[in-house]
This record gives sequence, structure tokens and C-alpha cells, in this order.
Amino acid sequence: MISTRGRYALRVMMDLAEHNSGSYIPLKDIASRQEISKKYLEIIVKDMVAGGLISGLSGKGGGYKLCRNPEEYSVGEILELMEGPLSSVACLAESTNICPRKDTCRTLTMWTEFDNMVHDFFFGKKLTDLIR
Amino acid sequence: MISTRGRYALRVMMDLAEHNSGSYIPLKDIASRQEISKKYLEIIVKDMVAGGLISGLSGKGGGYKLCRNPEEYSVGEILELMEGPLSSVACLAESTNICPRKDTCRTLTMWTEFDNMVHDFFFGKKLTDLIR
DNA sequence: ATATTTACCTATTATGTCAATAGGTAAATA
DNA sequence: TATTTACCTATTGACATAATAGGTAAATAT
Repeated sequence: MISTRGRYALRVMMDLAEHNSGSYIPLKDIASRQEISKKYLEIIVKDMVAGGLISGLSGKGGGYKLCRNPEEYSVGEILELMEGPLSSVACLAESTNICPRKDTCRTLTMWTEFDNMVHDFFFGKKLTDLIR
Repeated sequence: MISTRGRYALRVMMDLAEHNSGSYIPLKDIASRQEISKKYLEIIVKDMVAGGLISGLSGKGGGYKLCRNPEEYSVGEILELMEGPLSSVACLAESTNICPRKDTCRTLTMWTEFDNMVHDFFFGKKLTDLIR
């Protein structure tokens, strides 16, 4: 299930896309518009900067802004950055995580098929599709 | 992400389907074939009985067996019983959980569309599709 | 220069879930 | 009556979630 990390990140991205004037938007403004604790958003937004989704600038006139055009962001990349791999099962989440049952597993095909479907769905959806 | 509860339940169901002679199969046998802790399986299997997936009989000659033909079980109902609602977000998991933002939420359509896709996928897959 | 604004950093906390383990009771059969 | 089996209650360690708290560094306006 998608947690607040992913959901709030999407809302921050939508907020930034709607106020995409080129200047930086203070987190204070985003937090008050979205009615989310600013302190908690700080943690989330920090990861979004580290992940290359947005850029931050300190000081007066500072804040956050998008790094690219809104249509160039997929929902999938935002969710995956915040939530980790969008995998249905642990053994498909990381290549290092090798299951001893993988050669005989009767469900692996199903999980793989499912994960591909999920991937296509979320990476096909763009940030602009949400704003409409 | 699907936990051991759902994954182990699927394996128990597949095991029962493959040894579906009409008689009861002791959990001891299932646990040793599947190489899963019998003690842990007890918890899982108890919920499967309570949920009407399988029936249990105590005493000698007892154990567990399917209530229906294998092709009459969908993967979705097994997973949903063990994992709870297969919802992507909390506000779609239970009808009692009403979000104050539901009338203005820009992502609700996406989550609904996604959940429908997931539902169709897992309820379309039958237990017999896994055994093949 | 200095005050102000803002991002950024580290730490802590309460609550809950996951994946088990442990030991016992009740039921059914040989 | 002994044995086998399901079924029941309780506990545990590890981890994740959703925050809160207080401080530091950077950039700008005056």
C-alpha cells in the first residue's frame, strides 16, 4: 500500500507544477496549501532533492522548484523514489535478493507478469495527467 | 508488497490442490513438503479455515482439505483474505475510511483505476493456473 | 554588517505490523 | 485409553511508519 511518503510527494509535485513560474516556492507555502505538517514534509522533500526530482535553494527567495517540465515526470518514478521498488514480492524487489526456490517456484511467473503491469501503469502516467 | 501470509497461503492451497484425494492432509506433511515452520503455518491455516477457503478436522486421520474444486478458487480471494483489501491507498481500503479530501483529490481517479486493474488481474487468475 | 528567511541536518518517539516461537487444550480416531 | 491432530492464547525481536523537536548552514534584503 502506498504510504504518506509517496502520496505527499505526489502532492508536492502537483503543487510545484501548478506554481511553476521558474522561481523557488518555500516549503511553508506548500505545507499550508496542502495542509501537511511542514516538519514532516521536510524529510520527504529532502529525499526528492537527493533523488533529482526537484531542486532546493536556501535563504530568502529560496524554496523548491521542479527540475524539468511537468510532462517529463512519470508518477512511477516519483512513487518508486519514495516507496522503493514497486514490487509485489521481496524476491523481485532487488536483484541481490535471490530466492532458493526461484527455479521451482510456481508463482514467480504471476508476480513478474503483475509487476510488469504495475510498472507500465505508473510509468505511463505523467504528472500532467494528474493535474488535468 | 505481498507478505509471507499471502505467499504461504498460496503454497498451502497449491499443496492441497495437488494432494486433493478427498481425505484430510495433516499440516505436518504440508509444512515439511513446503519447508515452512509448522507453528507459523498454524496461524495462517487457522485464518484460511475461518475464511472458508479450507476445512480442518482434528484427531487421527485429520488435517486440512479444500472446500471446493481447485478451479473455483481465485488467487485474488486467497490473497485478499490473508493480506486484507488489495488497495493501493488507505482511503480505498474500507468504505468507513472516508477521506476529507475525497471531493478535491486529484489522484483518486488514478488509484481507483489502478485498484480495478489489480482486482481484475488477481481475481482472473485461478488456483489451477498456478499449478498448470 | 546584520537580521531574516529559508533549506538542511541529526536525533527521538509512539504506534503498529511482520514473522515467528512457545506451550497448552480440545477433538477425533485406532 | 493412547495417539494424533487441529486449535487456542500469549509473547518476542526486528523493523517500518508518521511524525515531532531542536539545531545549523546558506542566501538574500536592509
